[in-house]
Amino acid sequence: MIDIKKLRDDFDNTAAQLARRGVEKERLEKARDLDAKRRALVGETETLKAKRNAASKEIGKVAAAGGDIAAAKEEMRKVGDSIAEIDKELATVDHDLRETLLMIPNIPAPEIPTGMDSAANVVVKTEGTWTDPDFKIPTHIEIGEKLGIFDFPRGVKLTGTGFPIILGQGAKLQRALIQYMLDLHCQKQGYTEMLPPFVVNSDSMTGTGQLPKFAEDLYHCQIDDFWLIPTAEVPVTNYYRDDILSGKDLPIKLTAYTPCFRREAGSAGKMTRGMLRVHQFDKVEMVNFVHPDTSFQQLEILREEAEEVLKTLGLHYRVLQLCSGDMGFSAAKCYDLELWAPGEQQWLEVSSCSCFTDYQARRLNCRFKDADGKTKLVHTLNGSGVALPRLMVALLEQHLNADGSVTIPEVLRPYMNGQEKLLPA
RNA sequence: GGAGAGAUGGCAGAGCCUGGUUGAAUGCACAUGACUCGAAAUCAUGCAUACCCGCAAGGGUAUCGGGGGUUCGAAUCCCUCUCUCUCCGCCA
Repeated sequence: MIDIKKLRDDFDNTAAQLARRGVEKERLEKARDLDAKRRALVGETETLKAKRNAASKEIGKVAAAGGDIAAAKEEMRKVGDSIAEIDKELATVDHDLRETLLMIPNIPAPEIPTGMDSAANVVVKTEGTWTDPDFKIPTHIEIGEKLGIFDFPRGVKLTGTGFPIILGQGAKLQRALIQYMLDLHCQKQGYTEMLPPFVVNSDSMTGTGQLPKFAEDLYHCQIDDFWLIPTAEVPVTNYYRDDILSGKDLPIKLTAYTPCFRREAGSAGKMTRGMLRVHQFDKVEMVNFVHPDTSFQQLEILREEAEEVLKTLGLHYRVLQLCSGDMGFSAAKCYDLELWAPGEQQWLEVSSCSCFTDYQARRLNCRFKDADGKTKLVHTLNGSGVALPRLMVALLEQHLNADGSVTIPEVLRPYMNGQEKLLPA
């Protein structure tokens, strides 16, 4: 949620920045006007309440002294009725204002390129080079078939489409990747590992913004009103919901491995084959709670931390800076990391590193005590570090050998009992 | 799942029966000052959050788990929901 004061005190400038994301001015004006109306009503009702409080005190005294209080009571009853009326209107305005504010995305950082879709994204850098080998690289589906590590049909039997089964040395490789990434983040990058619940309540989903807008994309357990997490961001970020952190503890860096569950209703299309887009997948996530002064600096660090994973696995990747219109709703600035998949002949997004400034923290009500003793909103960041299925795809395709085997990156071998290659079955 | 008890400020813990001067005793913790070479101890003072008005000083409103009700007035009475604890049942 953006700061209403930005609309109150700096409307034109804020509107101009948000226009870059396609936010119509009318919506902002609506929020601004509702805010003005709200404050007017608050003034009215509070004045009346002050009057009633004073009178009630007086009535108490008069009654104790045995005086006549009938007239005063009657008058205050009328005041009470007025208060009730105003409060009712106020509740409506409050609700409308909140709804309107929740529909307004974060203000993009000034350096973000302007654009409405991915066409305006900017390639910041490309790491490594790629030269096709002298044999044809099939898709990960075929590679996986030869290695005997994927079973899509039986995934359909067990659950449905989009729930692949990973087997044998492939399952082991995935486990190795998870462990390697967690160890990298915790041992070299200062993260604390967390193993959170994979199922959360509605408050948590609302705290990170999945609800109410994206309920359709989530799996819901109706009996308990619990939700399956679409990303570890949800439990990890909500860990500090409604909390006041100590300023000297910042930055707080948490990382978690979790499965992620995404219904993504109506997402059928080009990415649906194989592992590229699935309803359940594994991911290692990084979440930072930082001092507002350092958030954009921390974003660069976070991006490097995610890159480190790809780099040490010897993978060819590129970094995109997302344009104003292609960023997630809550982000002020965002980088995507994309791996080259030579079999698919496309770049695959495996990580998204975002700085949310205070946008998410406001909704989350996550604050900290600054050095001056004041309570302020923290800034939050998160980044995938990284998502597993597409990482597997790129790894299989980039490290494929002519004989159908796949070379296991050296950093993973300690987690694979020294195994150097995935071998065809 | 069944039965019972409970939810009060950073923590502990009064108040609730008998509604008003209780934003809430007391203790601890914390901050500042005094004493001290320094510390401990002791003493003094301060110490919730959010919102609204105001340049400020300051004023106002709300908050005693959430929501609703009764009343001129609710931490206190009524209804309801949630959660926690204890015992029983089930269980990896």
